[in-house]
Amino acid sequence: MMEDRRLAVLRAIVEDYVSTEEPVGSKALVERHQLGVSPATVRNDMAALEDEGLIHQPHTSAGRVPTDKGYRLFVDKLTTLKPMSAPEQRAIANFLEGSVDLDDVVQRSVRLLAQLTRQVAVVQYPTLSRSTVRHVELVALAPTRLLIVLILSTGRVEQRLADLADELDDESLAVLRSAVNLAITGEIIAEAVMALDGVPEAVEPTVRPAAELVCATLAEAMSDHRSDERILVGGTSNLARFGEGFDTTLRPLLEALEEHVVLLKLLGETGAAGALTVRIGHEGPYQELAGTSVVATGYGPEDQAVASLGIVGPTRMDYPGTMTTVRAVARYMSRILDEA
Amino acid sequence: MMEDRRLAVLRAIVEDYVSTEEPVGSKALVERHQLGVSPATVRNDMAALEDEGLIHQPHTSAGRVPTDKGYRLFVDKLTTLKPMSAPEQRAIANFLEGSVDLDDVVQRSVRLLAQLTRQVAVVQYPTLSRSTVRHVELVALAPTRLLIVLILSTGRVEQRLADLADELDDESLAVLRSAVNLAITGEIIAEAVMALDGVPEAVEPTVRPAAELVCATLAEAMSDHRSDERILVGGTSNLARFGEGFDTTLRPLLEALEEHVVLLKLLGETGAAGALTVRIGHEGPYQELAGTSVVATGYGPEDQAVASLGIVGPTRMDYPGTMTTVRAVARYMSRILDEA
DNA sequence: GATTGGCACTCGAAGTTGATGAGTGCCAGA
DNA sequence: TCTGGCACTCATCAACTTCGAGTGCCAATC
Repeated sequence: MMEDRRLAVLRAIVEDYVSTEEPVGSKALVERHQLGVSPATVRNDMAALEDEGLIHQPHTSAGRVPTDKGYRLFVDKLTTLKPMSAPEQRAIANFLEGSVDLDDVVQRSVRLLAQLTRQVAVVQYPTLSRSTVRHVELVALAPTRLLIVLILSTGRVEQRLADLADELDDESLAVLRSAVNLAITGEIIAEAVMALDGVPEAVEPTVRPAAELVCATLAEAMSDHRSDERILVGGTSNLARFGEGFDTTLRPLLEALEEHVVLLKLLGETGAAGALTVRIGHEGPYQELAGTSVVATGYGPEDQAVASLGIVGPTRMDYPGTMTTVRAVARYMSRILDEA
Repeated sequence: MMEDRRLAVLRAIVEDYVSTEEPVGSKALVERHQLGVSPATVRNDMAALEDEGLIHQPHTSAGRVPTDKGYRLFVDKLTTLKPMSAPEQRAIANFLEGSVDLDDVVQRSVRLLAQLTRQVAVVQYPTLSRSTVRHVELVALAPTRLLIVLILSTGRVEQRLADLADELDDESLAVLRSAVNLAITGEIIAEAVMALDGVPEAVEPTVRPAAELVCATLAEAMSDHRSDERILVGGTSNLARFGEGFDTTLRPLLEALEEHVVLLKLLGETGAAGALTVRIGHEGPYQELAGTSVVATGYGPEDQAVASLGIVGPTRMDYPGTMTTVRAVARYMSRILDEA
């Protein structure tokens, strides 16, 4: 009973602080919410909440502000995700529907996410490692120069150049092409890499050197982690709403946003598709990101979570709304990838 | 004679203001530069410069600050571009040398440009319209589903899906493939689009519907202006050095950086490769970019300027240094593209 | 035992004042 | 044409004050 009210007070503090951006005092609280008790009572509750480390006062005679721990409790216990309204859902669907290729889907998603949440949006390209090989194409650009094109199920295309030691006639090229495709088309990346090993031995000795080069190049392309690191960031201008605290907050954040590696780590903590991950304030190893939270989730065809997307924003953010939006966009993206 | 000294004063004001970020007064000026005259004389010169609208004082009893017009004069008349030092040149060469594909080149260039100039760097991907077709590949993903891959001389790869009305056997596919490649391989985009018109008529009637679809898709991909709009932005964290003036300066700038269209317009004003374009302050139509300057130039294989790159920074910037760097990076990028 | 009203207290925010000094414009003399 | 001198302006900064929101605690009340 009394405990319930305390949580109600915490919730009220979080909500008020998020919307007003100012420390909230006991008086303002009872005025804005129907708590049915007097300011003095609320003060007692606040004192208790402060003892538990859930809220904090910046200085002696100011209102209270939620701590990271307070937000955590709020997110874990006090947040219910309402489904989005039908018009909103339709807006998302419409916006993503028109996409033509993978780049386009990712670009649109970032914009959408940034606009809806008014935060910085981050979308990771579908990871290589969990997709399958759709096709490999070999093109002779010159007698000893080969263009290798690797097409993946996610719509991603990787290309590599290879310089052969000897000339390769068209027929041998066709043989090699079909050998490679036979071996790995349809395979998941991890298995395709292994399947490539057998290819050189399966072709005639004359083609073998070329086959070895092609397979090595392909294997390298498939295990190349750089390609796993592709990420798109958008809505940076929403950072302007961060208020002041420029050098202390914004600069490291901008740097982190450019350091895609850090972003990937953040997104990487995501679990299965459908599960929302929320990192609040200094939770996690990145002290330069204190003061910011990350809301992320996985997405992918058939909910396989081949990649992640999410937003980065100030700790003081509208968690329920943001979480709902992130989840919704991830779902629609997964659906789009399903169709492709 | 007197005119010469005035220009020397202007140059000194620009240089001092750029390095100190503070309005510069007559006394400080004679101390830091060997002008050989007294502060009083400098004051007279300053008054004259102010009458000409080249400098400006924020408030009575403060030092002077160059106006946009002042910077313009400085850049046009008082700037000499020194070649870069050998170690710097080598650093650039080394950094760009290791690139493997087009994406990589562009990414490295942005980083390099941002680091060297400590400004926000912008690099446009090589434009479709001035590159040539290297190869077209057709892949049957399913009996009626065709993946069309368009490979351009700049290393760019465009892909499209096409759903056929009827099944297409392998042989017809091969015929179509070679017909298309015969028609447009090696052609410049603009001509390739036209050359495609004749292809459907050149093949057997049975293949014609498929040919029409493929050609239409290719033509669309080649004239798709969205692909011309690809741009990479980097070094946003350098914005932190903008000092204050947050909401008035930074927000619109961040927005502009996301509005790639605006950036493209800015870069688009670039002339031939090798010619540096400098837009200062409110020059040009973008009033939201008052307070910022753009230094850009074209680049491309054989100095054909297939695209542009440059930096965006505060009006108060080190123009000579920045211009030198931008030009150097553009040259090295052109060279890399030449080799590929 | 929980709740409430009252009251003294704290302390940041905002405004006021005055000293400081960098910088100016102008003028008379070299 | 340049220079030194002088009176004047005005932003900046520090010290000081006022103001008020908000607190903690306590005795009274339900």
